[in-house]
Amino acid sequence: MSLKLAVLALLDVEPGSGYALLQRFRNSVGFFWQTTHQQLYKELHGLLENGLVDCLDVAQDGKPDKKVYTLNAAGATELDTLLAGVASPSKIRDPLLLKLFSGRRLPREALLAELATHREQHKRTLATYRLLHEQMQAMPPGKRERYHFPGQTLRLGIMYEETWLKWCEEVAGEI
Amino acid sequence: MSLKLAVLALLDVEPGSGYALLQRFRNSVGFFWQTTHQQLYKELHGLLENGLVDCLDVAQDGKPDKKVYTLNAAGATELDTLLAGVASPSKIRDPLLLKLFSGRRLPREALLAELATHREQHKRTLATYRLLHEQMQAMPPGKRERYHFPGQTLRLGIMYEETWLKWCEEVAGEI
DNA sequence: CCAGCCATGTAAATCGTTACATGATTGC
DNA sequence: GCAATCATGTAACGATTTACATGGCTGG
Repeated sequence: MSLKLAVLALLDVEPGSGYALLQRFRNSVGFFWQTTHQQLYKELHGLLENGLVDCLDVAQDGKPDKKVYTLNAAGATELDTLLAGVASPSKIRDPLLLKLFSGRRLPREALLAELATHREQHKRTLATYRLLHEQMQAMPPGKRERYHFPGQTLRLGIMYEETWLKWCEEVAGEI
Repeated sequence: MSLKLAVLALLDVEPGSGYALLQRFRNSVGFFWQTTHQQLYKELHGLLENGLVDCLDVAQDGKPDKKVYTLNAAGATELDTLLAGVASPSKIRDPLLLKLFSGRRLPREALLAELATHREQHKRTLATYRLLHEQMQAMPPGKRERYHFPGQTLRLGIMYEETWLKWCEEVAGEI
């Protein structure tokens, strides 16, 4: 149900083609809900079948044709219904911890190498989030207001990455 | 592949029936990898078919019969192979953030109520983790050593829950 | 007597990943 | 020429969730 919610939420902001939606996905809701183009196109087909979105074929020259999807009234109602439902708190689901659980079976260098890789990844992601956060801070008040709620999610992202980063460093020092 | 890794890791510690493994699952690897009894039983069938575990029927009186699974040499090799593979860093995947992204469509009280629910959940989980951590600290050094790596995963769990808790409180104050 | 623990499974549905597939245009 | 961007899809497989199913024993 969450992918549906994510797509409706994106269409609520602005109509777009599957391709365009995927770009926007990656730079917004994608930070806390991932998908692929295959899944997204399938979801859009489903939404269209259920009459929650309208679809318009748009011919372009120099580029392939595209299908622009728009949220309609039924879709907006569905979005509100989904938003009204409860979201269960997410739990950690991470293969690295699974490996660490059996860490005594692995050579220390292998573990350290993997921790280093993860540390770098989290560092990069953190840098991305911080950049976005700065850009948001730099917006004029009127525009910044529109990003109030997305901004809260970004803040969690920053705290989340900081936590992982700190942990990677601490564990590397302890094993 | 991760469920397989989790089950092999548990069997590496100690043999057990599907039912017993599920109990242990919930109190160890279940903190960072969730499963259901259906999935676990299916996985055990698969491991047996592939000759990675041995199975012994054990009749009990007053209780249903059970099947005790033991990791064999092939299983241990497979475990090491899986451990040697890379684990990709996990990303956030949380429906609450998805809802918050479209927070402007929801009444403030609904959001606050949901945040409060999540705060309580994270508080409870944190308390559980801290209790386990204390129990580990109280162990005699010889025993505590055996929990060195699982203890590192527990520490992430504590940091993770603290982060969410802090975020829930901050966001509740800002919306 | 009812709830909960012990112990195992089948089946269906949904969701998610990976592989395969096409084809024009733009910039280096 | 080659890679990247734009734009859309099918198919197979694997993972996960939810529902259905059984049945004895124990404690309040």
